[in-house]
Parts: sequence; C-alpha cells; structure tokens
Amino acid sequence: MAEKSAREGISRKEASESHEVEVSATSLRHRRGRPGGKRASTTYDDILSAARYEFSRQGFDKVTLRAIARRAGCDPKLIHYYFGGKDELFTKAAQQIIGDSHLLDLFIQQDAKRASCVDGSLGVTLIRAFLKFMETTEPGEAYLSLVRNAGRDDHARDLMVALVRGELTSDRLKAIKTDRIEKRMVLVGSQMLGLIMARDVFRVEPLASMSPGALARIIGPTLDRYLYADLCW
Amino acid sequence: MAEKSAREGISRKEASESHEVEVSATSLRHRRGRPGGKRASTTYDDILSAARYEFSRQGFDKVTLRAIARRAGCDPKLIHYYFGGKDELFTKAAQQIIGDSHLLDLFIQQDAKRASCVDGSLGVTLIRAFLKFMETTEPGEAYLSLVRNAGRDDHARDLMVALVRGELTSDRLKAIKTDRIEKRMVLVGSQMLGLIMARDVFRVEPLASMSPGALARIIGPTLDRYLYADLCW
DNA sequence: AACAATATTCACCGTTTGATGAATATAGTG
DNA sequence: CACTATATTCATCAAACGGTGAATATTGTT
Repeated sequence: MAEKSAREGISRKEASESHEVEVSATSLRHRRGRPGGKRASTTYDDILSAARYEFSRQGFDKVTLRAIARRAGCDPKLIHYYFGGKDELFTKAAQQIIGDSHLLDLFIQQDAKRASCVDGSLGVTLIRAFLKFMETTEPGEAYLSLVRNAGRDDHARDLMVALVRGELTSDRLKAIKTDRIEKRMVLVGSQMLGLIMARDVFRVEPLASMSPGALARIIGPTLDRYLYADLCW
Repeated sequence: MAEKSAREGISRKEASESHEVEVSATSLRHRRGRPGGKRASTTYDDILSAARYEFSRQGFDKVTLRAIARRAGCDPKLIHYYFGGKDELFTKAAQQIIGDSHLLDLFIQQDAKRASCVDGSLGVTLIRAFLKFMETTEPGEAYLSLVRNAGRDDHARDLMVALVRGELTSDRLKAIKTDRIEKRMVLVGSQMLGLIMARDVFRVEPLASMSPGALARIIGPTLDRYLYADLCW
C-alpha cells in the first residue's frame, strides 16, 4: 500500500522512454493528440463497429467493454471518453438499424424485379429479401443484436415491436390492399421473427444450413396466406 | 475498515445468543447436524426450488448463488455442498423445467379428444394446446423466461433448441408419419417461437389481445402445411 | 512560441461474483 | 459414552467487471 506512488512513477518513466523511438507510419491510427482535419481518428467508428459485432453475437451482459476495446484496438477508457458508458454505447449501436432499414425496402424492390417472372409471390420475395438483408453485415448485425437483447433492453424492445408490425420497413407492404392489414402484418412479422430467432440466434439445425432460396419457397406461401387469404377471423 | 472484525465479533455473539432460546418447531429446518431419518433437512429441495424460481425469471448470468441461497433461506456454501457449482445446479433445475413439458403433451391429448369433431386439425390442436400450456403459470413462466433469455444465455439456448426441434415434447408429434420430419419440425417450431416472442415477450398489438381460439384457427393451418404438405424442397 | 483542444494511455478503485478451507453444531450408531 | 456422518456457518479468495482521475502526447489556433 505504501509502494503505490513509487510504482506509478517508475512505470510511467519506462513507458515514455520505450515509446519515443518507434513512432512510424503504421501507428498513425494509434497516435495521440488532436487529429488533423480530414484525417481524424477512426477510433469512434472502430468502437461502434466492434460494439455491433459483439452485441450481435452475445447478450448485453456478456459483452465486456474490454473485449470491445480489444476488438477496436484501443484503450477501454476511450469507450467512456466517446460514449459515456456501456448503456449509451449499446443505444448508439442499436440506433444504426433505423437508418439501415431502408435497405430492406431496396432488396424487396430488387428481388421483385429480378424474379417476378419466375416467382412473383410477395411472400417469397419478402423472405428472400429479408434473408439477404440479414446477410448484409452491418444492418444484419444490428438487427441481430436487437433481437438478442430485446428481452432485456426497452429501447431494443420498442424497435423490435415496430419492426414486427412492419412500421419501419417496406413501402410495398404498406401499399398492399387487403382487409385487417394490421393483424395480417403482425402475423407476417411473427413468422419472420421466429425464422430469424431459430436460424440466426439459436442456430437450430437443419434450419440453419438450409439455403435462403429453399426457405423462401417453403415459408413464403405462409406469408402469402397471412396477407391475402380469408383467415376466418 | 478497522471496525470490521469488531462488528463481526459482535454480530456472531448476538446471533448465537438470540438463537439459543427460540429453538422451536419452526426453526427445525435450520438446525445443524445429521437429520433424523425421514425428517431429513429440506434444504436440498429448497435450493432447487429457489433456483428454478430465479432461473425462470432471469438469465443464468444474472442469477447469483447468493440470491438463490437467500430465497432458500440457507448459507450460500450449501449450494456447493449439495450441487457442486452453479452449472450443475442449473442443470438440475433445468431438468425439472423440462419435466414439466409433459404437460404440453397432456394438453394436446385433451384438446384432440375434446375438439376432434369440431376441428381435428393437428396444427390447430397444437397451437391451442401450446397457448394453454403457456397460460399454466409454472411451466409457462419457465418456458417464457427461457425464450426471453435464450438470446444471451447459452444454457437457456440449448434448452430452446431442443424445444424448437420438438425433441422434448409431444409423443403425438413424434409419431406422425411424414417425410423429412426433422425439417418439418423446426418449421413448426419457428412459427410457434415467433408467435410466443411477438405475443408474450414483445406483446405486439393487436396480436397480444387476440383470443387463443382465433390464433389457433389462423396459425394452425400454417403448421398443418409445414407438417403434411409437399413443400417442394 | 504560447496556448488550447483533442486523443490516448496508465494505474487504480469499489463491487460483485463463484468458489474454497476450516470450524462447528447436531443426530444417529456402536 | 465415544465416534462418525451429516448439516451448517463464517471468513476469505482471486478474478472480472464497469468506471474514474490524472498524466501525456499530438495537433490546430492565435
């Protein structure tokens, strides 16, 4: 307990001595100090990316700030420096999905154009576009982290509810003409949610190794029925 | 910091003094020593019960052995004494949760008998029995907590995988004759999982306020198709 | 050159967690 | 009564976690 100040003094001296020589171009990313204009530090984005990676693969509690910092290649303190704390970091990482969800709409349009002659069913198109969306790393990771953490985090839960209800995605879905569209929508959402949970979160076999095309052919008709059939309410 | 040992000494004395008098029938449970034959200590079962309670409401990581011991009214060390460690305790507790899943089978049989003339579809029966199972407080809560925590808890995940694959439930499901039963099973599981997630975890409206009967009529045919139809693999 | 803003590192803290070793009380057994 | 198996408590441990304060390096600004 008395050696505290002494140890600090020694290690600090040693550190400054050993660093002074090897300030090469490779360590540009790790250099201290105010960044030069457009060549600003990428650390902020690195942390956010690493956070999305970790949160999409593990739950909030299991993810450690130290692991995120390790992946981002920075000191753990920088997470607090940039984001404040673990909760704020998760919020920021999860919010990225809102901005990315227009991609789903894009995929739906693309898929509908390309495959309309072969398989024009809206349900099949939906599944295929959604699975492609999930494979697109950035938004897919964010979405997964939402699904995974929605049981605990209120912010994630609210986003999930909106997604299941189809509020955030797909103008085409909103435009279809059918009765009781709200109920039909949540039925579609429940099946897609279950698919993603089983396939990407739980990784249940043989579901996880089935091809997106096969899944679309099998599950698509379910969505079609939810959307168009007479469901004898 | 210097008062620690002093405080401990005092409390120890006080405790032993206050206990000595009131060794009545109520504190029979907390007495030390070798238990009398059939009147053995209930601590083992108390711990297991407390563990099930805690694990079914929070994930494996969030549950602390101290909290379980507090609920069981015993010293934390006894958990290690009886079970070895946290993992072994969870395994034992989870086996009891699984043991309850025979109820689902029972509900399926009951529902099939009662409603066979009105609606004999296996899919409809499945949904109806499953929703009734979820309403049955004890196993329903445990199941729900598994779903809620499976995203961030590996232990819960393993149980969920088994449940989604239908391995733990329903002799009737196992007995049906159809091709590719494994794939068909996980498709059924995915839709039921999505339904429970959307309805009971996220509580998405208007899904959450729909009657079990209506849900069974709407979603049942989906399961029938997954179980029996030609799915053009 | 002096100063302020930014970026990064280091050492450390308090808390909580699962776990362990030693001691101790009680009841059956011979 | 002596002895042993069982049941319980206490005191502590090392590790990991999120978070904090202070120092330091680098750049832009004046």
